Amino acid sequence: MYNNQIARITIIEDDETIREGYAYLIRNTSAYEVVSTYASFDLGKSKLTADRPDVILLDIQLPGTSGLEAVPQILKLLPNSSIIMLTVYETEKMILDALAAGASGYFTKNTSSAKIIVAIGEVLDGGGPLSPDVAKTVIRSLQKNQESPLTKRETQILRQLDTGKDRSEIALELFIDVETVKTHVKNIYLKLNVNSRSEAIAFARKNKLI
Amino acid sequence: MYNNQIARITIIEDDETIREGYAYLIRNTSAYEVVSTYASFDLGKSKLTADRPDVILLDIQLPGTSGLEAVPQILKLLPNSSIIMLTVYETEKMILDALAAGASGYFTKNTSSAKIIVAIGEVLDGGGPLSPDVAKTVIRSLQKNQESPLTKRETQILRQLDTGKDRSEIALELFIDVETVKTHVKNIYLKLNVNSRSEAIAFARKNKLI
DNA sequence: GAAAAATCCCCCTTAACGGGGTATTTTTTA
DNA sequence: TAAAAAATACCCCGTTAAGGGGGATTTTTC
Repeated sequence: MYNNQIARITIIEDDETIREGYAYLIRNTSAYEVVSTYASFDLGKSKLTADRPDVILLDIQLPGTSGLEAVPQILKLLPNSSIIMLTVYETEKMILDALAAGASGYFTKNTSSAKIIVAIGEVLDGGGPLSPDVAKTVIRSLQKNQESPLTKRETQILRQLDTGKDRSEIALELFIDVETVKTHVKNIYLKLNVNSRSEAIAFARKNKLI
Repeated sequence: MYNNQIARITIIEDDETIREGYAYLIRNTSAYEVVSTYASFDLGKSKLTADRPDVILLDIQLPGTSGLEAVPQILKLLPNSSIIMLTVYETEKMILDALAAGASGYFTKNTSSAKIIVAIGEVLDGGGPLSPDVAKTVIRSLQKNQESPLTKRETQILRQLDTGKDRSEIALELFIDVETVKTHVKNIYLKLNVNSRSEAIAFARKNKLI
């Protein structure tokens, strides 16, 4: 794993007990070493480049710059490092935002120590560890509504509307007449109880019809 | 876990060796029992309701109805069951499609037996297990491009364009003048080298600017 | 203090949008 | 196999948003 080198870990977490807990845990693992711990991103910022961590355990709710805001900044400083978010929050938005920002993994703090150690190994191996509950949230965010009121064709057309295409573009794409597209769109509006593209798209996304 | 009941597992996999391998593996785990195994969805379809599996291990590449097409059908028959996809394919599209269709977990076939057993436990506990490589793919699909050519405001406006809103709606949303929106949109088009909303949206999605 | 970003204004033409109504052919399903 | 649902296509209409052109000012940021 990872070139036989001992992997360098940095921990950024404001709660001292938790921070030292993780540090202790990792120090007891021969494959990893803790190169630094910080109580906030702002405190560690200028030293991170010198620390050269391979993996950063990052808390989301930090004083000053939040963990979420820190992610892109860290990646700019250390493009080859991986970030694992560790937090008590597990709202869908928080999780998706963290991953969108560039975090490699996401664990809730109730995750057992052993799993954190495994997770560090997984990111070093190029994987993207997610705790089962987090993964569940991510998966749910991807899942489509099974009970759409729309027909297959209508769903297809709605998807095209969602890409910003106009009627004629959709017609070309689906090998049908522009008028047919128009009829479908009208029926979509009727079924979704809306009367514009933007409303239809907003409704469709909210209800995961597309 | 799961009410102290022995969890009922069904395996749908066309390769007999693999199928029996999993069956053997699970039969050796006291918490689970294999209630049925099928070489294809079409063969098992009519019996699934009687089998009442809690978890279905489902291969993607099946003869006849594919595993992907089978997911929504299975969920219709057994709304309380969970599906774990097991496959050699790990393309982003395949994974996202399977999860979108309603699968609870996704593992590549190189996953160790022990992890499959753990994964079954996780779905029974309401989690969504993903193997690290699959999770990585999912995470990557969520990640945004860190080097967008657009400014913050432009990105914000592009996101609004993506929802199908028109200029005046965006203006209202962002508390700025319609004309300002127009200017931003013009600059976005210039930077992305496009000249319509649909092109801008398509480009932005492809390059994960939004 | 210079550069970049964000704000706002006017003119113009084209064509896309959405609402109205009607009708035929496939496909599905009961 | 008959009825229902889905997919296809056409016409008329008025409104208005889109995109291209050009110019200008004020904030932010570095």
